[in-house]
Amino acid sequence: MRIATWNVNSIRARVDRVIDYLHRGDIDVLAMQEIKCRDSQFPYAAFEAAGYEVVLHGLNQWNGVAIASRLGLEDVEVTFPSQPGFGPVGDDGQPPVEARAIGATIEGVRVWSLYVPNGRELDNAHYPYKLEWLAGLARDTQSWLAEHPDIPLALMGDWNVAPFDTDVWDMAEFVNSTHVSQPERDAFFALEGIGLTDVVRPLLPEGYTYWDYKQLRFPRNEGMRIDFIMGSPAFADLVESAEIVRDERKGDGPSDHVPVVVTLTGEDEDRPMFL
DNA sequence: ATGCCTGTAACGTACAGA
Repeated sequence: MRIATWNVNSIRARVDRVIDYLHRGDIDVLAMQEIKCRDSQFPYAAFEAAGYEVVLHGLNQWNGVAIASRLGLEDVEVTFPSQPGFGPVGDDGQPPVEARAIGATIEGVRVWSLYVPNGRELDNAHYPYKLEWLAGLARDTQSWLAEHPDIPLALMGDWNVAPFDTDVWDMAEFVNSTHVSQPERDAFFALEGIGLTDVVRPLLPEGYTYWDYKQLRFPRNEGMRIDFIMGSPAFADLVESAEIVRDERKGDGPSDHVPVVVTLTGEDEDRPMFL
């Protein structure tokens, strides 16, 4: 099974490129972020024609997450229980919960597509929101793992955190900026504290996953590594290889992020999955 | 060339992104 995560930066603007990549990349499951549309606006037909079923959570032009699969989708869950909201309180007296998390099970593998809040600036209200969001995710994931220790779990998406200094092209550009602050890194590493690991980094120590559209960032290779696949021990055991598809940043109309892919051991192996 | 930002809502310009 080949599973990928990709911040597509609008699925309506990118559907042809995404479908084309699903074929070329032989992708079975794709977790998308920033689809930037509501359910009624999603290009379901193109995915269906390509053989993929899609589940999504999209409320408006902001954020939005989806999972496409050609191996079925079960137990779909929108938002995680502790996911905090953001913004002016609504009729229920609570800030609205944004479209940033969707989970589903594919052939016994539990997958989440996550779009972690950006944080904006260190003194912006979006920054503590980001930290609370990650803390809630860690809390809920710890509870889930305690109940389902044998089900392979992958939390995949745009984490909007550069865990190491080498994950940005120049730390001098990030003085007093989000994405590299210690509280953000601590919140990210808390996922490792509950047993998850970045299943791509050991296989691919080098490589960015995002380059800003501005200032020739891609031609200069001034990027960031912020898209990760965090796997439980049972998931990590299945990972055979990984790819960061840098070529998807080239050509006409690319997303500013590229796909991150892992190949899991399949039925052709001499041992059955999940043993 | 991988090239000086892009997408959405709404039709001029604001907001968001990292």
